[in-house]
Amino acid sequence: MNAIEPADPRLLVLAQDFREALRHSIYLVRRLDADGELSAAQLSTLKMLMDAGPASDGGGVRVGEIARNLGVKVPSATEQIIKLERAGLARREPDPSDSRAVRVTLTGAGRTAVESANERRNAVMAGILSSLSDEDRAALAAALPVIGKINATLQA
Amino acid sequence: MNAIEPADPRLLVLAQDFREALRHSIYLVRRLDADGELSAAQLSTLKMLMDAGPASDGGGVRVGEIARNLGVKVPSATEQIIKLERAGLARREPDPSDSRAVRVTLTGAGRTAVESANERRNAVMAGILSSLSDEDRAALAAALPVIGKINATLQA
DNA sequence: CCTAACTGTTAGGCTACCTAACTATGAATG
DNA sequence: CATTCATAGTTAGGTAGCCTAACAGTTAGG
Repeated sequence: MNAIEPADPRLLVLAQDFREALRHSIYLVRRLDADGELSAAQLSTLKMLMDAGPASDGGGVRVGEIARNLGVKVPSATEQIIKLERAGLARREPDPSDSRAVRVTLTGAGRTAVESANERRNAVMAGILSSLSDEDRAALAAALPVIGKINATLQA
Repeated sequence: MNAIEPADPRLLVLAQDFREALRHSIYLVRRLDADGELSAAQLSTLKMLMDAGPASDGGGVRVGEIARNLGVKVPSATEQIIKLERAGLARREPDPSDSRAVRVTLTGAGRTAVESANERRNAVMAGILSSLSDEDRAALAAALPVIGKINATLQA
């Protein structure tokens, strides 16, 4: 799909620069995550569950779906879920329509945990962004949909 | 330094969107790294050593400096260096001017390893970027310096 | 039915981090 | 200078998150 062709030099430069930016951004992400009581993986998982709605709405998310969404294998998802369950943030219930499956949902504690962790991280990030010029912020904002597109491509 | 203040709502939205973009980008980075024979941490370390120049130029990088540059603690840097050394990609030599210190340098094999790993990853990334429109690529390119600024802030 | 496909869990292993404790050297000071 | 304090790295031991392989239970199709 993408390979052996020579490739436009300008594209390669952009690729390199983007890679570099992402590489450095890892530290930013680490900083944000270090701050909280929830790890990045756990927060991501909980956020998914939040978006999926409550069990009473036929909500909840299956383990395989969580794994796909997080970009990890099923056993890794299971592991996260077990931790969240032990922490009282998520719950596993049998799926009424398929007894092989498990539906994972947020508990009340899980919901508040997501919300507060999110707020805190957003505040830290906002603090960092506040030192930028309006121009810079505009440039960043303009690029986010593009990065979103790139990431969406990956999932396919 | 940044904290309790209410914070501009638009800033918070940008913060949230940027966080989200970075979060998803993790999978992109994973994909890129999975591809290679060098782990992300190892490649980062080697790249640093490459930039620092050869030992003959009084080059080489001290362990503490590597750690600071990678955003990790010293023992983690030591660990990486030991692995690189075992793989024949880096070398540890005593620092002539301070015998507590160690200067780490690239070997020839290390140099070629960095170059080929970099090329491969760039090619994969270029493949991904090639599906974007010129406009999108321009937006992405415009944001990279801003992201660089953000990351630079962090290091301070 | 009975086999094949699918959903999760368990077991075992790896990498990359961390903190705490230690060794050795260097620098400062009375 | 001798002592003390600071700095540079290493070692030891632990955690989180990911992986593959092997397994158990359920469903669906021939």
